[in-house]
Amino acid sequence: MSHRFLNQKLKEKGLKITRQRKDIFNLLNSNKKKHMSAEEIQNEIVKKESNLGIATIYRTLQHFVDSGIAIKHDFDDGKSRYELKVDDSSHNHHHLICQKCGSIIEVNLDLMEELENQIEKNFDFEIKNHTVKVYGICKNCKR
Amino acid sequence: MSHRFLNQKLKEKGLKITRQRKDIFNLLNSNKKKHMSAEEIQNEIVKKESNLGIATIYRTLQHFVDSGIAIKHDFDDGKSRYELKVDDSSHNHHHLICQKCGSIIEVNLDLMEELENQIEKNFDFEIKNHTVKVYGICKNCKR
DNA sequence: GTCAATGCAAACGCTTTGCACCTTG
DNA sequence: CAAGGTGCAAAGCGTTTGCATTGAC
Repeated sequence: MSHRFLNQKLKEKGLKITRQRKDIFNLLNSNKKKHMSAEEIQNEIVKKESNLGIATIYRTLQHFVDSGIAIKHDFDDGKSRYELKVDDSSHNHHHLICQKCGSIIEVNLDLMEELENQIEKNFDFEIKNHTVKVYGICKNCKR
Repeated sequence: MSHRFLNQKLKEKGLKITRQRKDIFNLLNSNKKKHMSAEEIQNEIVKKESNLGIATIYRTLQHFVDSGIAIKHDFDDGKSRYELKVDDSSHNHHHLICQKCGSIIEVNLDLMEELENQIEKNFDFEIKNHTVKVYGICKNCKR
């Protein structure tokens, strides 16, 4: 995903393109599988690039979520985690959360069509998005 | 669900049966569809029963979750919400979250078997539980 | 040059913890 | 009566906000 994408999305919303926003975007872009917290983002950027206030990070991430650039996740560890949205479909991947080691495994199956159809039909509910979290014990921890 | 159930679950974990724990259980039991926050629980019990410290509520709810009596939910409004677990199956109901009015609609469909089978097979992951949140616009708000 | 964005520190809100006192079994 | 539970207040911690300064367009 190029920074052309970022520029376009920001312009659509009338937002300015700043060094800080590019840094955050680039970091998320090179850590696609990591679900980074605001604090982790700050640590990485301060280490590798330059200073970056935590308030700016929260404000930027909120903009990214509003603009459909990023997704905010809650994995029950007390802090929000963010990742870039890979495409514009409403079908996000799912996450397996290991209750022993805490690792997050991505699942690219969807298999939610039947459930979504039933929901739209039975509840007259217009689905925009969904999140699926599956808790259990991962391969490694089972041994 | 009777308080016999509560007593049994508490004893299994070596926990004492106190007025506060009974009050919280009874309140959740008579508000099965409400997903109450700690603060709401406190308000209701202080109004109807007697004094109850917020720290006791958090400690009790944690015990309830650990004992399989209750489920902790996060509906992205900044506070955790709790409801009694209806049975011992790992198949909880799903929740529809209206992005306009914030209302929570319960869905008693499951339809996750196919996805769970694929996950257990492809990822060698032992599933204990899952949560599904579907975001969108509810019937009323669509008008 | 104008208006939004940033950084800092303070404020916020939910949740947890320390500790003296109280209650259950 | 011993061990765990409670209530209060303080502390914790992630997140948000106010405000003066800086930077994008």
